[in-house]
Amino acid sequence: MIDRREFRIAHETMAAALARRGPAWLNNDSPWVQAGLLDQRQRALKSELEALQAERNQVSRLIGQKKAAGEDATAEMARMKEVAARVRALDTEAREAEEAFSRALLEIPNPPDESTPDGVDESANVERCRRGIPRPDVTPPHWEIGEQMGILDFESAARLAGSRFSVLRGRGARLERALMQFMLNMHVDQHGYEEVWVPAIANSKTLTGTGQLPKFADDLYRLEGEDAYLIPTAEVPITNLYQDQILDASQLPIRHCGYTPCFRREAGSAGRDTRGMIRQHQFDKVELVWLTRPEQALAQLEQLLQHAEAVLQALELPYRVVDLCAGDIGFSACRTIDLEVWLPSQQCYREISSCSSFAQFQGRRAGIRYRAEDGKPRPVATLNGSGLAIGRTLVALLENGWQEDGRVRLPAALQPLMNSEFL
RNA sequence: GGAGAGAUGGCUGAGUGGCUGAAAGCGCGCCCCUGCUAAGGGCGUAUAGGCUAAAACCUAUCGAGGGUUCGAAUCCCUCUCUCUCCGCCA
Repeated sequence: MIDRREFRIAHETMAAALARRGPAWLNNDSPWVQAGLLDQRQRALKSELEALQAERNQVSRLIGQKKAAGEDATAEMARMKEVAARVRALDTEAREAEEAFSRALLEIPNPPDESTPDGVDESANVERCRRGIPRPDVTPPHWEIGEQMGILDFESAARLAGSRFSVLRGRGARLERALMQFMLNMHVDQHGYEEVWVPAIANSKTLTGTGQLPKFADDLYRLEGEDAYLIPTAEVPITNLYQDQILDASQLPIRHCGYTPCFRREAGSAGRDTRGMIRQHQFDKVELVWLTRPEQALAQLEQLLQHAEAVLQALELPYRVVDLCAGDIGFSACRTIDLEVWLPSQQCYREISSCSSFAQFQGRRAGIRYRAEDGKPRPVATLNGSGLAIGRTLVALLENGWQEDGRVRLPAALQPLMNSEFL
């Protein structure tokens, strides 16, 4: 959520930043323009209401004093009865105006950071660098490799749950588990994160805190009859661990890693990546989350990125680093850097981690604040990134480790956990 | 699922209709005293919004929502959550 005060005071600056996401964000029917109108109305009504309340409070106190002194106060009481009625009516109106304004504010995305490259779609993303050397040949797709080995079973998954689910068997199931273990160990032992284990279900307030609601309800699985959703990413519960808290500045940065399953309806992506386990309704992910001071957020995003890269490096997977442009970053982010892993069957790089700074956008929405040196609470900045998406990592390992003899060679780092040189 | 108890500021915890945004304590900040340490004293210290150059000031907030009243932390209703006991259960 953008800052209300800044919305008024730095209106033009913010509008210019927002426009970099695409001109539609400033249309007449956009939340941006609507919020401007609703703010004026909301403030006018509130001022009127507050003046009336001030009068009521003052006279009510007087009535109390008169009664205590044994004096007659019936005239004041009669007058206040009218005022009370007007207060009630105005209060309803002002409250509705305030709620309308708040709703509009919640639909305005985070203005991109200055450092985010210009551009309206992914074609304008900036490749920063490539690491590792992609194998020169084209391999079979992972689903063929996996089905041949008997470790991937999409037929059973479809019967159990539908399309876009997977069943792992034997060594495949073990690899999924080994990856989870490997990634978490690395972030805890080498990168100093505190591991957390959190619910995979969250309520609407929590999902609003990190920005999935109200705008992206269609992407979420909702539990029938309850205010509860399956989480689309561990970012949601982990960030909200501190919802509505005022942290001490000395606690920052707070850095957590955690594994959760993730659930996405993939409502808008029918027909894309329909085969295999690239795009699933349920997938596993290890997530990295930081809560930090706003002025340090961007520098620390680079550290977080390195922690995610370290996993790819340890797994000997070729990848590239891509700086997303203003039109391609997510709703809540102001800066995003993706890691894309080489998939030799598709001869291209595919996203395997997305590392973002949200500046104070989520901190403000979720009520996560810290007490700054001046003693005033300020929203914390939040960062998060995948470290990594486990299913896609498994895919990359299958394809990059595949050999002509049908076996899949495992990177040295995984061999102890898998108790074998090959899958 | 049934019965009971509870929810107050960063924390503990008073407070059953009128200067209570809230006693007291802890914590924290500044100052004083004490030639170390310990102890002691004074003052300050919630959040959000509005209006301000900044204050002053005004408004709201005692789990959430609604009601009674001139006036609600305090009375009534609904809901949520926590705890205890019972039931069920990995």
